[in-house]
Amino acid sequence: MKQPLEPKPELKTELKLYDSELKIMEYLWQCEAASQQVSAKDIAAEMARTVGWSKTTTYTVLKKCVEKGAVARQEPGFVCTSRVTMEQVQEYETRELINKMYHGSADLLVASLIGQQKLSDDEIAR
Amino acid sequence: MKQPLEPKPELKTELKLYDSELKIMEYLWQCEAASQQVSAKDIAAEMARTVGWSKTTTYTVLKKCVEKGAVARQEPGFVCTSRVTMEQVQEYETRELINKMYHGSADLLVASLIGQQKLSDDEIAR
DNA sequence: AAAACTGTTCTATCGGAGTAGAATACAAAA
DNA sequence: TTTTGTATTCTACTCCGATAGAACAGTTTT
Repeated sequence: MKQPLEPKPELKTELKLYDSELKIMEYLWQCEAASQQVSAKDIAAEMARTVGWSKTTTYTVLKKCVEKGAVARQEPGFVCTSRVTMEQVQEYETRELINKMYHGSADLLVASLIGQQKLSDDEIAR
Repeated sequence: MKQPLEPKPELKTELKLYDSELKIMEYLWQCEAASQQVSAKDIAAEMARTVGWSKTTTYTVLKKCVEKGAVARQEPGFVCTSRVTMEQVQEYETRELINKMYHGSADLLVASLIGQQKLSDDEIAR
């Protein structure tokens, strides 16, 4: 059965976030972790402070995030809520790296990390 | 301004390779692993076959690789030799991912991989 | 030597990410 | 209700990676 009316855009698992979008998401996740509500205005202020963006830049990028389904916009006040978790994006990016640089093998990535001695003894121990 | 003359470009450890450049490097590494000598012409032929590039595209990208110091050009015949190893590039890209997505902590990356069950039991065992 | 072919370089187009100024809508103050 | 100020959108510009056509050079063939 097909639904006549369009529900909220379902969030894609394959969600490519650009660097600029990621900056916004990072702040958003951070606020959510602290249970703080965030509006577009707040984000614009933060981005102006931390990365020197003009407020219109923030709004432009934020709009893309909403269109992509990475952020939900709630009225009134343009309150923002993330629709993807940091973990999801981390996993996506990691998968991309593995595909691009390690022929799809996570094992090879880990082998490289070990070779690089990038892991703490603690982590290796596990 | 820069020095009047620049000796052979020293190879940078922080070497950003674009996707197009990576395609060439990948083939180059593959040939080198099989101890095969490769010329620009060979690469152009391979890129035409596998990714449909026009030969001029290959030459343009290859030129960038040489300028960046990722590839050494030997005459006669425009014979190509890699000046960065696949491992170096893998490590660079991995470091970038860790910085961008895991706040610089390789441990967090591994934790994510484990959470994702992307590792074979074999690999986890080590 | 001229013609024909192929390897190589020069120059240019296109699309997309990043960025922001101008314009507009909307709320608050007068 | 007009004015003023701020939140939001519209439109546009710039830079750069990706791609390749046209021009050029070097060799081989006639």
